[in-house]
Amino acid sequence: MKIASFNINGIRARIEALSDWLAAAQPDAVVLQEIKTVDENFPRAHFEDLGWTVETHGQKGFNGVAILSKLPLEDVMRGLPGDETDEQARYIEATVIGDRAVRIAGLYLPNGNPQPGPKFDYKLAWMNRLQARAKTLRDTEMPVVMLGDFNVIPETRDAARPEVWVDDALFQPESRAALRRIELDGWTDAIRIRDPHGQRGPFTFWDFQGGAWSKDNGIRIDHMLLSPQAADLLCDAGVDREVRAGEKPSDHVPVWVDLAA
DNA sequence: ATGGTTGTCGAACAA
Repeated sequence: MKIASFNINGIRARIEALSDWLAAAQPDAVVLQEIKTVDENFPRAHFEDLGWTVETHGQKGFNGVAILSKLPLEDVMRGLPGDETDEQARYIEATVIGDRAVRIAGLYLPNGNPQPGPKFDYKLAWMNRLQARAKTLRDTEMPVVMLGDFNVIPETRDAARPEVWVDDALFQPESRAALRRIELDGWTDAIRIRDPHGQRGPFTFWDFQGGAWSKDNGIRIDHMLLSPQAADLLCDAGVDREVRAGEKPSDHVPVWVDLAA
């Protein structure tokens, strides 16, 4: 079962780019972030006509997540538990029925800039809620993949120019520690585990500004965390870097895992 | 040089 994540940065501007990548990469299920639309305006029929089951959790103008799947989905859950007052659409879960049932959690973690400030406080509080949800999912002992745009640069080697990120919410010690705490509860970074001693990236985001892509001034912020039972099924994982060079690209590229499931 | 780019939406805001 191939499961992918793609921060699409506006679904309606990216219908062609997403369709092309889906045809080439052939994932079984994909979580999308920053669809930037309400559910009613998601191009649902376009993707259903291509054979995808579509589940959305949208929001006007900003944020918004979705799942596309070629396999049956069960038990779809929208919103991250832990704060009834949180109205931002950043989280969606479902069970994908392949040879095995795999729970997937698609997430768009708050950016948190500028820091310090209320947006950074919201980011850290959201990460605490994510840790609580992650423990609940881990304790089901199902294979679970939590994946998406985490908006956290885990380590110095995950940025081409770490020095320019030192004041950014994505690289604050508090952000990095919060991600590390989640991982230490039993989650495996699917990209890192494939190359534990890699010295650079692989990057998943290059800013639209300043010619970041042409300079390969990237960061690794799109992650896939595997529960122990999912890690046991890991066959392969990767970053589809070449997508960033395509027509009207998102600023992020897809990441994916292949599980024996 | 206090800049640069993109999407949504239709004036700013978020990233």
